[in-house]
Amino acid sequence: MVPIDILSFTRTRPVARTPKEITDAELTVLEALWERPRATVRELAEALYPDGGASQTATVQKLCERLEAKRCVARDKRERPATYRATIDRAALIGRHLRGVADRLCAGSFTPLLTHLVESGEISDADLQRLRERVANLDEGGAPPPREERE
Amino acid sequence: MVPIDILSFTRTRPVARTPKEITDAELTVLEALWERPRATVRELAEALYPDGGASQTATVQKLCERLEAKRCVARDKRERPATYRATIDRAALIGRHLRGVADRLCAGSFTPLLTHLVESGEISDADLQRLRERVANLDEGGAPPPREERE
DNA sequence: CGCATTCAAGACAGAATGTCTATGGTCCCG
DNA sequence: CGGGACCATAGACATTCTGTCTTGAATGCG
Repeated sequence: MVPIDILSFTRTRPVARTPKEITDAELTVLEALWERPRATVRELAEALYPDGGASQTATVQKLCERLEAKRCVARDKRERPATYRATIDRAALIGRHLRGVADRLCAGSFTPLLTHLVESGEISDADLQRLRERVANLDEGGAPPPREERE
Repeated sequence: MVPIDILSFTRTRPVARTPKEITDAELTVLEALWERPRATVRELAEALYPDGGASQTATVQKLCERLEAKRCVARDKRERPATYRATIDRAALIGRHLRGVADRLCAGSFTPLLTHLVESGEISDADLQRLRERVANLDEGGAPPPREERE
């Protein structure tokens, strides 16, 4: 609640609520959008709630609104009915989450995440092989590719 | 994802609330615990709320309880006052979050995360070098190191 | 115009979060 | 032994978040 002491104005509390990532229901909608270039709310609702009615459609509408606020989808109002399309793909969403973890736990650095993954023992030999090639390529390239979107 | 079932069970909603990771306030407490082998609630409260009083202490107490429920800390009741110690270190917590992201977005696979990190352009040359060595070692070893805790 | 569809706004219940109060237990010291 | 200091447990509380739904206005069409 952050009570504010008028005189001493301390503000030393752990209080910190971070913005909030994408929620489960939102992700479901987003995934449906990833499967098509664009879609109307109705189409999405029919896909997600096979035998849903008007209220389910409204639910999807609301989720789309919230996704738009989070810049995960864009709406084309010129179409009738309006269509939505994803503005972030799975890889970028992964990146967003990864950044969240890094910011929260590693002072923003990706390196500890990388270390953990490599040592997790959950990367297959084939993937390790690919990784090795990729790392090798990056090495000679020198300048890494530019960063993607990011908000 | 959840909805879409052929036999039209009632359960068709995106509804899916995942358990919930550690929260911000909890993380603050946990980080304070990481800085010492163990600590009493009072010590933690004094560290986190430099000029807090009894209610702040109670807040920390509650956060410790919730952390204990999430198996992030353990309490030694024999000590008077009881002491808490972290049962998960930063690396393990990172792992837990990483697993969460993988489960949510990559059907549980770590590989896409790894790919993203390597291609993010945010890994320093030095770290890349280390990575390359580590990858090389893992390769010849064959059997990966044992997995860490994981509940 | 009448109607169906679409959209916007908000209501709502239940859970999560950070915080606090109240109450009762323990222990020490005079 | 009694009082007080400290500690612990329970629960209350205000907010916010989440998934859902209702309502009523806007829009387009035959």
